[in-house]
Amino acid sequence: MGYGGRVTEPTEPTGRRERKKAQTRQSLADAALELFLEHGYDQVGVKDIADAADVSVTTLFKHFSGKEALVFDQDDDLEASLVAAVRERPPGRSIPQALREHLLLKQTQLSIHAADPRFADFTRLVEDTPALRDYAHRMWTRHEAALTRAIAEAVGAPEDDVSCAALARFALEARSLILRHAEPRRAADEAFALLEHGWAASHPGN
Amino acid sequence: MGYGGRVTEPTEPTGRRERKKAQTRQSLADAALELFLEHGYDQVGVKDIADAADVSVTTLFKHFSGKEALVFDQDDDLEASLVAAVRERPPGRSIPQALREHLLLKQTQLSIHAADPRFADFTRLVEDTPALRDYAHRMWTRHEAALTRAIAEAVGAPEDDVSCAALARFALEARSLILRHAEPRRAADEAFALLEHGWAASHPGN
DNA sequence: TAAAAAAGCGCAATGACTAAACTTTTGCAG
DNA sequence: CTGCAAAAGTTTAGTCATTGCGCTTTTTTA
Repeated sequence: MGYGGRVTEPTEPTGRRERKKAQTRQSLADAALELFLEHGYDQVGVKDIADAADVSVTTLFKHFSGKEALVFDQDDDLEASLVAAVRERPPGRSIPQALREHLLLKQTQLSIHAADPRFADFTRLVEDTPALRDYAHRMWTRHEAALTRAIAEAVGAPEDDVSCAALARFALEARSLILRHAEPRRAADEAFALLEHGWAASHPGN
Repeated sequence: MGYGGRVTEPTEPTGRRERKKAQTRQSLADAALELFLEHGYDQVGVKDIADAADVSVTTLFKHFSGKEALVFDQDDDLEASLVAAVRERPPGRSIPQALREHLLLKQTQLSIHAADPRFADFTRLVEDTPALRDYAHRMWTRHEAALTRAIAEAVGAPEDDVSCAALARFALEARSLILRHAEPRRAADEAFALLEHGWAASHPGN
């Protein structure tokens, strides 16, 4: 997220203070993205961004934890939705299937804006910049432990069961595999077919 | 690998010049490891290491690409051995099986020195330091593309086949999953069982 | 309306890393 | 052996992200 198009409407800030704060934050994110797209991530200094947003560098770091974070709106309930996808999956749907659906859904949410020409540029920026690619990847894999627990709970396995951990890890890794492919849906089907069959062998009925 | 104990004997340098160069490199690596183990990675600056090895900071960076690299001897033929594990697997052994063996072998090579008390410290240092953990992880996953090609070639699939890419990615990711487990062999069996069955479903006989 | 709380600011510092220009070693051709 | 070029090392000065500190300005709230 962070290419300008909103997917989820946040609750509007209440006071003037919070409004201004959000505005400053937005100015920074906007300035950053514009500069990154025009000159490339590495050619733009944090000073340039602060100047463009007309704030000090110190202020920039009060709003964002680092240079890479300027590009991504933080998705706080990503973990919750991931866990929910497993826990509240419809009866008869396997866990890998549920995870595949969830990934594609997130993917589709983004693809809504596929028409927006800036979306392609944004994606390319992230995928072509190691620092940003790694950061995005970490945002996902950060939730591996939570997903592992959710899966283990769902099948009644011990919390540290290796096959549950493996499924969680692999499913999360599948994201970037899918992302770089021209036909995401087909890529997701193939990657998750592997997990689907492997999982079914040891956990029939889940 | 960098904790002092040698696993593979490199070809000895020929001239005095190369010997001295290698010596400087070794002094740096030794100093770094010792300081890191004693004070922690983040509490030690590159300046401290350079001083301890009695060279300048610039020299340090002529020998190592970055602070993290000081801890790892570069394993250049890691990629070749990975590809070979797939290509030259004994008949009747599936690709996931071959990869599991190869991972365990590498693991075992290291565990030879399990008696060395410094080995445990070394491992803990790497696993407890985000920068080092990520670096080690990247050293593995760097070879994903090569492994994908090797697998695709082995089964006669197109070079960019998604299921081959998925197997490659997952197998490489399995390493860190296994590494953090108390019983590596069992963890490897469980993680690769998933891949084994999933792979067999779409590529019978490989 | 008087603080308390929060947003910003400038400045100085740290720590990893690089570029440039210079000195010392080392290897080797004559 | 001599002398010269390449390689290793040094110093110095710089960039860039990121943090801490102390100060000013706003906004909130008691």
